[in-house]
Amino acid sequence: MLKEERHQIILRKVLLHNRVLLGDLAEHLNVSVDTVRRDVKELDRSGKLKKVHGGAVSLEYKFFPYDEQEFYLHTKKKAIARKAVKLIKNNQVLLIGGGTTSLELINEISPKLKLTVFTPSLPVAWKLTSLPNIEVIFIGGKISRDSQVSVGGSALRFLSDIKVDICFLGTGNIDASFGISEMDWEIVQLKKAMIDASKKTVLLTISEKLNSTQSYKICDISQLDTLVTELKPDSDILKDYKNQKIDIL
Amino acid sequence: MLKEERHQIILRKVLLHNRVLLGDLAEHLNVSVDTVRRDVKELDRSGKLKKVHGGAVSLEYKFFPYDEQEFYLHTKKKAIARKAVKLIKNNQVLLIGGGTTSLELINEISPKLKLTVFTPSLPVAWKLTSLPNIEVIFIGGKISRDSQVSVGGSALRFLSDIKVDICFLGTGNIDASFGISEMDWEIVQLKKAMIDASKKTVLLTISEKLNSTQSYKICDISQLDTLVTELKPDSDILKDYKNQKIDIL
DNA sequence: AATTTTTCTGCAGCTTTTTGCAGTATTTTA
DNA sequence: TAAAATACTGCAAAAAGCTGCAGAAAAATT
Repeated sequence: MLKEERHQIILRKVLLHNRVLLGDLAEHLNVSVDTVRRDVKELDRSGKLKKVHGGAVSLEYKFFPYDEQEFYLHTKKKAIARKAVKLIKNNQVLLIGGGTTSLELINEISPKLKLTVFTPSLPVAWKLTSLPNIEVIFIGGKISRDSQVSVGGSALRFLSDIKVDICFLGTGNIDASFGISEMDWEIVQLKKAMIDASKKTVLLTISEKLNSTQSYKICDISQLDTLVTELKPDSDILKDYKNQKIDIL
Repeated sequence: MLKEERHQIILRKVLLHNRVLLGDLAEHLNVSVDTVRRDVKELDRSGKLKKVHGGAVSLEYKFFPYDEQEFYLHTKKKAIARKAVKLIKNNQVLLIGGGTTSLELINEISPKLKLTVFTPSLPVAWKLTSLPNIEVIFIGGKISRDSQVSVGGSALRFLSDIKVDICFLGTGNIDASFGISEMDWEIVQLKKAMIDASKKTVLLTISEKLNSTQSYKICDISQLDTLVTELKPDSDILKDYKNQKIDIL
């Protein structure tokens, strides 16, 4: 295998999956980790990707078009994802919603974990296919253009037939007394169904969305099991939620 | 063997496979590795290819997000897409399969067209969401990792409930007598169901796949309505298909 | 047709690049 | 802070590249 060839394959993988591990590459290319390390180093020097400890990441961190401010919020979402991923155990069945925070969560999932994941989100499903040990099941339906998520009766019916271990819900608006809410009616229906379809529900939300409400209510705080934000669990901002029977990470 | 002759052969091989090894070339051309090395050096100097340690790579060897290696087929696929898109009329309901040719088809769809499109393919669905007047309905199910397409019972059941105007099937293998076939059993089941779910079926295929067969049969030529290749309809290569009751574009 | 000139080809010896490994240092994670 | 994972360094073997040369092949000339 030519070095040039390896470089192309590495670049493609990085662009496609945003993140690659040297070990995985070495296995896939049938060369030693050292060789891959050297390859990645070269590609880094020529500015084609960014080398990080243990692997490499894409420079343009977005295959799917997301809004500008995503960049700004990126570190917060990463922090949330780091905490949330620890809730996932081997061989579990998950349900993952849409949103950039969910995508970040997938970035944090170890390639070694064996999981079954249901999702109605196109970007999430896409990203999951890069992980080798995950069975991805897409919940079909009418695709909502702005959120890239399946909505509508078909998706709801599908959800009514499953019961997964954990559901991770991406950012909505949350208020200590009103509960969680959204502005899109269809998405609200979907999230309701997702919560019903899981034994445990984990809400991933950046602190900006705390103490805010939207037109349509999804559920009460009491129906959630865990709340993950980028803040420390003992932060003042979270005090209204601590009295309620919900785990805060 | 003349030097000029070798150069042509080398160039063709590079274009076809994107990369070549000097050793392979030497063996194939029955000359020493040194000679081939000198040939490649010349071709490199005149800018026809890129010489690398151990061989040479095509200049257009670039990243293409969905397909593994066949970037050079891009123009052919575009030609197919141009012809196929003319079959689509306003307000129709379509079913589009996976594959790069299908993606190319979507590129050709006018933003003005108002359509409803069913698809089991993640990349296709994603690309469709960028078109403003198209309602996208994703056929959910277990996502097959290599093809990024929903397969399995859930997808088949979904398909059994619909009847669309036209189904566009991406490249499979096609043979005038054996019909169309695939190597992945799950994909075969899916394509069968897709054909059953549509009033008309259009097969998009590059000429390379003509007169080739795979393990599992999908259907006879007679079950298809239209065959679109990059060739002219009166091409000799298509003569075996002309007797059959199928439109050739 | 014979001869001279030029180009091409394969070979041998030598240089450079690539690659995997072992040992050591550094970073990450719990 | 200790254990585990990852990174770096130098080294040696293998592979590939380069150079000069002599004979072969092709082209040009007489």
